[in-house]
Amino acid sequence: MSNERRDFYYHTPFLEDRHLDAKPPPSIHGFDPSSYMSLTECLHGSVDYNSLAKAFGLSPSSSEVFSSIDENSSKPVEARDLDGGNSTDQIPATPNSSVSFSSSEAGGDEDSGKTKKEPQPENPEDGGEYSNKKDKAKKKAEKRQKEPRFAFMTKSEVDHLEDGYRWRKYGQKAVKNSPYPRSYYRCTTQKCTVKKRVERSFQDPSTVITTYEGQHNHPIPTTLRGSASAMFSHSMLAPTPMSTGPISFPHHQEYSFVQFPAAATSHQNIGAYPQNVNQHLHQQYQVPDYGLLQDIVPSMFFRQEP
DNA sequence: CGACTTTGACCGGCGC
DNA sequence: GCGCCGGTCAAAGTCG
Repeated sequence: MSNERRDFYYHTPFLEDRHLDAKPPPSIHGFDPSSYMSLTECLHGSVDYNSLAKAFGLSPSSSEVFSSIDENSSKPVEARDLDGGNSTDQIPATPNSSVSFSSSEAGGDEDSGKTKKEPQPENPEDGGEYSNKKDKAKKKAEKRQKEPRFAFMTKSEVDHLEDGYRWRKYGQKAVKNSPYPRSYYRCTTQKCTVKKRVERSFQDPSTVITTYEGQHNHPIPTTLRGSASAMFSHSMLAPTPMSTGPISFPHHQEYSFVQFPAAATSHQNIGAYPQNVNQHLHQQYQVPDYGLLQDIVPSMFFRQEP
């Protein structure tokens, strides 16, 4: 039980032929502003995942949420665990009309291959073996630590989407049953242990699966001057020359963005949830014009004309 | 020269 | 025990 793991998988449905004035997808219709919260909160564990699902108009136990996952990625996060093993393979997939969440709180099987070969020949007289064991135990304990995980799918030509944070790639692996590799990134900020994995669905090569793990313990760094929200406002309000902001997007997509509540982007509330999770979510959703929501989200709906 | 990417090797977990 | 696999390390390479 300590390894309880809950993965939310955001499978953002794809716009393809949707338009701003088109009716939102059914799940969006179910969007309940009262359950609106930032993904930051989610990653901080202050929001239960059912609520998160609800916020996206999904029944928390809805198989729809996950059905598309297996359909669209070779091996997405273990979304099936969300509903206590609710089977996912029996549900007809509707990959274009569902939002799939995936988020995990337990690193149990994560970080499997670690405890690297540390040559560390130093201090052999300082209880080398002992400290080694100690080290292992320590790392084992660390391994058990819950790491919030958040994954989503994005339709994009670029694998590594800008999210305001700075990442260093530390690995790349071929994905089994997929021609596309999986890339591993780590937040470059010191003492920040947030990682992210990026892979492309081989079943839908236009889909990028991004998995965030951990929580940022720092503001959005450097290059992004000013507050994150300000940055987003600017870059989103003036999307046209792609170079105007630190965030660049592929040109071929339609976008509609929502700026999450200020709390979500204030420096007092910094989570792993990357700023552009919003973007991802909404660059594929046409978010309806909810009056209530607008109260919460003053500036929303940005669209880049093709 | 520092920051970042690439890439082969390594390690631990897991299934057989 | 063995092999496969996912994840990570770290040296070498690249870039600005």
